Amino acid sequence: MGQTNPPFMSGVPELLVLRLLARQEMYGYELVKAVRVVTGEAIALGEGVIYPVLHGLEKAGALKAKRKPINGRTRVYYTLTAKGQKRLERLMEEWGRISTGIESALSEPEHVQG
Amino acid sequence: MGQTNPPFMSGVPELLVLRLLARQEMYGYELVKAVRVVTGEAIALGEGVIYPVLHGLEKAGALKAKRKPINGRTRVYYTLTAKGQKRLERLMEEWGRISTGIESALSEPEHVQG
DNA sequence: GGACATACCTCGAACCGTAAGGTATAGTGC
DNA sequence: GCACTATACCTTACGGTTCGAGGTATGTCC
Repeated sequence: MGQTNPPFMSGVPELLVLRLLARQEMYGYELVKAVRVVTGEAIALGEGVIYPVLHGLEKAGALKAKRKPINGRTRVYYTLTAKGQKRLERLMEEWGRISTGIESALSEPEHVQG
Repeated sequence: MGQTNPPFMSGVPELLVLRLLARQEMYGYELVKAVRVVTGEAIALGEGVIYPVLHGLEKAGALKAKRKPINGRTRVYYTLTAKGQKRLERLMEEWGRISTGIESALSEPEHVQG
C-alpha cells in the first residue's frame, strides 16, 4: 500500500543529506527532522531511508562518522569529507540539469514538430 | 557501467510522455526524439524506456492507442484519455511540491536548529 | 547489396525508497 | 514500580522502474 516507488524521489534523500551535512555535522535522527524543516514540510524521509543512505555514503567515503555519548545515549554524528563535497556538487549539477529540462518541457506552450 | 539508476529520474519518463501527449497525439519513436527537443537536450530517453511507459499507461487507461499505416510502416499513435489528463495533473502537482521543497533546501544559506 | 533511418518490441539487471518492525535508554506522570 | 512517550540506533522484504542491449522488419539512398 502507500506507494513504494514515489515519483521524483530517486536521489533526493542522498542530495538532502549531503546538503545538510555540508552546513554542519548532524546525526541520523536529527536529519530526519531537519529534512522536513528545510523543505518546508514538502519532503519527509523516514529513518528507514536516512540510515541506509548514511551508511552507504560513509562506505563510499563521502561521510565520516563520529560517535558521541550524549546524556547516556550514543549519537553518531556525520560530517562531509572532500569526496562528499564533490559528490554533492555533482548531484546538484545533475539536479539542475534535470529540473531545468523538466521545467522547460512543462512550460512549452505549443507543440513541437519532430 | 552506465548507471542504471540515475538520480532524479523516477517518474520523469511518465511525466514527459503524458505532457507531450496532452498537446498532440504522437507515436513512440517520435516521443523519443521529442523528449530530447522539449527538454533542451537535457533529458534523453531510450526506446527501452518509452515503450514500456506507453504500454503501462495504456493498460492503466491513461492513454488510447490508434494504429495508423503510414508509407507501409505501422505507427501506433497515442492520445490522452480523461484519466490520463488527471494523472498528468497529479504528477505535475507532485513535481511542483518536490522540486519546490528541494529548491528550498538548496537555497537555505544558514543552518537550522532542529 | 549495403548502410542507415524509421518503427515496433522485449528482457534482465540493478537500484533504491518505503513501511514495518526491532532494540534500548531517558524522562514524565501516577 | 509501571506505563507511556521521545530519543536514537538499526535491518529487512517489497516493489516499482529506469536502463542498456538486443531483436524484427520496412523504406530509401547509392
